[in-house]
Formats: sequence, C-alpha cells, structure tokens
Amino acid sequence: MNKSEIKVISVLERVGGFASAQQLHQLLLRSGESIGLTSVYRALQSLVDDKIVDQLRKEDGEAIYRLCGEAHHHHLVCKSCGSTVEIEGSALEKWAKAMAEEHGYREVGHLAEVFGICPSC
Amino acid sequence: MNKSEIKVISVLERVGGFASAQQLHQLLLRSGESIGLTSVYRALQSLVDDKIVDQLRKEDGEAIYRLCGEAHHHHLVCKSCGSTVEIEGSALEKWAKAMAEEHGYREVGHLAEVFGICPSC
DNA sequence: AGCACAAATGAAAATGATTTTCATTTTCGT
DNA sequence: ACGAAAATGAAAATCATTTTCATTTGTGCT
Ligand SMILES: [Zn+2]
Ligand SMILES: [Zn+2]
Ligand SMILES: [Zn+2]
Ligand SMILES: [Zn+2]
Repeated sequence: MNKSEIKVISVLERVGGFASAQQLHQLLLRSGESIGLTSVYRALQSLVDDKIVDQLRKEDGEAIYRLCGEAHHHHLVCKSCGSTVEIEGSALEKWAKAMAEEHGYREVGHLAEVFGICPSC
Repeated sequence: MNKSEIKVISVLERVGGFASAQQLHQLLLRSGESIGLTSVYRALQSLVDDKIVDQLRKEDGEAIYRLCGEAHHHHLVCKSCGSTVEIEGSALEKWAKAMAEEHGYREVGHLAEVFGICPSC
C-alpha cells in the first residue's frame, strides 16, 4: 500500500460513491494533495486488482470507481443516472456454478450486471 | 434507413450476437462489402437511437452491439482457449427480473458471462 | 552517514476507440 | 438535367487510459 493508494482511498472515502479517475485526481489536487494523474490510474488499477475498489463503466465507456465494502456481489445500475444498488446474488451464483459443472469447466468465475431505469429517473 | 445501416444490420444478423464496431467493419470488408469505419459507427449510433440495436460495454470499455430481438442467450467462455458454449439462462433471467422489480427499476436488461477452464484445456 | 538497489512517481508520448470535419459523391424531387 | 439535401469516408481531432522512461524516494546494509 503506497502513498498514491492511500491518497486515492482517502478521497474515495470522502466521495462516498462512484467517481472517475479524472474526477478523483481533480479532487485530490483541489484538496491540496500533490499527485499525478498517472499515479491515480495506477493506484486505482492496483486497488481494483486487490478487490478493494469496484470498477464499472458508464454508458459512454468511462470507468468509474468506488470503495468496495463487501466481498463478491452484483449491482443494479441505472442506465440514466448511474446510481447503483448492491443486489442479492445467491440465485445467480447457483446458476453460474451449475452451468459450469454441467459443461465440465474448472476454475469458474462470472460477471453479471443488471441495468435499467431507477425509480427516481 | 440508408445503405450503411442495411449493411450493418445484415452483418449483425450474420453474427447472431454481440460484436464491436471494428469487428463488424472487418467482417463487412472480408465479405466483400465496401464501407468505411466511420459509416459503421454512424450506422450503429443511429440504430441504437432507433432502438434497433442494443449497445453495451465490455469490461475494458469497448462498446459492443447486437440486434434487438436477437435471441437472448449467455455464454460459458474458456479463459484459456477462448472457446464458448451457449448456456441455458432461465434461472438467471428470473433472478435479474426479480432484482429489478424489487428495486423498482424499469426497462431492465442484464449482462452475464461465466468464465472457466474448459475440459480440453 | 554513505552506498546500492528496488520501488514509486509523474511528465510526456503512445495507444486505441470513437467522434468530428470537410470535401466529394450519390440520391431525390422538380 | 439541375440543384438541394443526404450520405459517405479519409483524415484529423478527441479523450480516457496506458506505456515509457528519467528522476526521486525509500530501505537495508556497512
Ligand atoms: Zn436513475
Ligand atoms: Zn456472483
Ligand atoms: Zn479451453
Ligand atoms: Zn439473460
């Protein structure tokens, strides 16, 4: 855990939700921190690899990040405002596992996102 | 509906699933069509606006497209050799629908892929 | 402290998908 | 056929992200 990662985590805590790399960089600069955009990207990538940060994509393809409290989970994402809800995934987990077993696959993982328009949009 | 849009629809029909703009362009060229990459992007954007084509994003942010109404299905993908199997998704469909309803989301869609190592790898 | 070596940093350049510009070609109505 | 409008695509621009690489910083050892 290097200095950049600590800075990025602290700004993510302050933000308390999703933000893009560029937004986080701006926030850090505005709050007086000295850090390069490259280091923000590097820190985020490393935190995502370590599953400390969740990464997903806006509709325009830009990546957004947020601190990830729990372990493995899935999201319900609003196509319009980007707000997200964590959802219960046991049915999905069972399905993924069953499908993999049925076809003899090992070392199984999965990716699943549900998207739609949220009630307030 | 101009020529480019017709070409793009026909190649999407042939593909029968998701493909990126660049992939579609390559497929069109290989099958002897003459069309510029710009026109492929323009046609896709217009078809998405008209809700004839679905657009979503891979994890790396690249946009992928498919015909709306294309039989919806999911894949089991080998992490090592890339081979894919179509899998049965009714359990997943139910889950996605239930989660969206539970949170009051409308116009719901979802994205799900299962990864693993196939028996022959 | 002094030295060597590894890790971290960030500015600048590269990358790659997508969009914009703009000059040319095609289509369409009269 | 004529002119306006739409379509086309090559080249340039855009923009988030990644890579490169020279410099700085941290760490362990003497
Ligand atoms: Zn919303
Ligand atoms: Zn899961
Ligand atoms: Zn395989
Ligand atoms: Zn499905």
